[in-house]
Amino acid sequence: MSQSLDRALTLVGELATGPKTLEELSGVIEVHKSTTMRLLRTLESHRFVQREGVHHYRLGTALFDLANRALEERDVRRSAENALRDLNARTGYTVHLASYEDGEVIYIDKYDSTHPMRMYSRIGRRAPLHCTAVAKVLLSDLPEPRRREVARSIDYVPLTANTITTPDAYLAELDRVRTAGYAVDNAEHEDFIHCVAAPIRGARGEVVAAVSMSVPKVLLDFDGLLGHLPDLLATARAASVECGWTPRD
Amino acid sequence: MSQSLDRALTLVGELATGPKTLEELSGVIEVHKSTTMRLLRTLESHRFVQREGVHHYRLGTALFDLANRALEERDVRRSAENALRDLNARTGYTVHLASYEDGEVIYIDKYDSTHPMRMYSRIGRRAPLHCTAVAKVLLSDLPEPRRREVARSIDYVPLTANTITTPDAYLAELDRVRTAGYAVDNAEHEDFIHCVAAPIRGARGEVVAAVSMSVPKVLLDFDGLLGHLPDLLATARAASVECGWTPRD
DNA sequence: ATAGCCGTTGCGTAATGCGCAACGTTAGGA
DNA sequence: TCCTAACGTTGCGCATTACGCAACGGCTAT
Repeated sequence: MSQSLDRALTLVGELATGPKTLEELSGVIEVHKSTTMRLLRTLESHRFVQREGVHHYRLGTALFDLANRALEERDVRRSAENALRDLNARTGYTVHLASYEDGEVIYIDKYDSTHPMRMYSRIGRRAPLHCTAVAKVLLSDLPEPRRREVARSIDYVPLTANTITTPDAYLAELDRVRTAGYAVDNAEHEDFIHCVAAPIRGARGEVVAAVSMSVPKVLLDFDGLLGHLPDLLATARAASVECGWTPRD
Repeated sequence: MSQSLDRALTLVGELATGPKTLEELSGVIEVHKSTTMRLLRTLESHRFVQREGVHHYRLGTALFDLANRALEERDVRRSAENALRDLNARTGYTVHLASYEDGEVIYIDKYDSTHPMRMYSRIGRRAPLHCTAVAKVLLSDLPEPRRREVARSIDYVPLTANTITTPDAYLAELDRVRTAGYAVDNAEHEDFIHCVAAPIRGARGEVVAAVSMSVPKVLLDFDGLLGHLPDLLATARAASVECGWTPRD
């Protein structure tokens, strides 16, 4: 492992929380400010960070560039785009696209609610595994042993009264999701929001991504949310077709 | 400058063009593969890159996360600052930055004319909707029904001989602005001043602010003002890039 | 005018990251 | 089934590289 690189990447991560001064950053990686400056200079030359005023550094524009190019590489996103936008336009609710990579569930696309009340989320963010509908959908497709393994390794932080808090309950939930063909998050992540999610499948029937709809409870009760299931499933189906999946009757 | 960091960032840039193997990457930075591997390992531990299969590396999910967080951090004012200051320095004319918030057009930044004759304005001031170039730019991006609504609600106080005084004329003007990509105020607000304005766009192409240049007629006739259009558009473009907008084609 | 706070620079040192070469591991063909 | 080749991986010893130090410089505020 490269020490200076490690430090530099830590700096970048730190700058994601907002602009910082040279000395603040030195404190974070615990080195002399001259060392920090050398790292920042190199980062700056690659446009990973840029100066803001005289005393502050912030993230640079190379990141937008890289992130966009990386996102285009993942073609689920492009393939699902139309179906997701339509769903968002029809219902007006927040629509998310997530995928499972390297043991993590990541939001790779998002269509904001047109209602005044929005939920906070962000592309690139990691979704907690035990209390989101998208994670349930994505994990339910893993082979049995791997599922057990993951279920055991989760830190079941209880976020609401409904949060699942044991591996056994979680595994049972995954089984339910697998057979039902969709997952819910009944206010398990945040008290005032519930979600439904469905799998998007690829050419070999494997789950390549999950699409979810998130709705504030004040706008729609749980039954109302489930009422949108046919629409969600149709959306997931359309997106799956775009990903090379062929429906078998 | 840090050598290893420099190499690592070069690797990241290279990976933006698509997944690569260890040896391909070694070729790019011209070092031994063991060296490349150490760098990749560190990048991987920060989720900047991830493995794809056994033989390939690609960009990791941290980049999405960082890029989106960076975008949230950025406010238009800071992002546009450099481009606007440059424009002001080059031309010597008054440059304004305005945004549309809560049904009002507000000046959020200003670079004063270096010429002895200045126009009066102030950051935080509301711009009249029917007779300023910035308002035309900002309103032209609203969805059709909303535009009609706003156009109807305006009080068309005639301030000069050129002031637009009817909703229909105003809506037609917005259409012109929308297709032209810039707006003018040909002495519609004050008899002795005319302006040009252009949109600053965000990551999704939406108009997040407007930049304008205001010039006393005694210093420059209308054709002379339009002669500055390329410069203004380039400024708006540069500011847009800082706001996360990516030029297409 | 002065003090204090940051960022900046040059330098000598040793820790760090480098290349090398030997070792695994996987895949494909005889 | 075994052999070979191609690629990733590991340990090691050397010197390049990045580190901390301390002095300098610019800015601001009092």
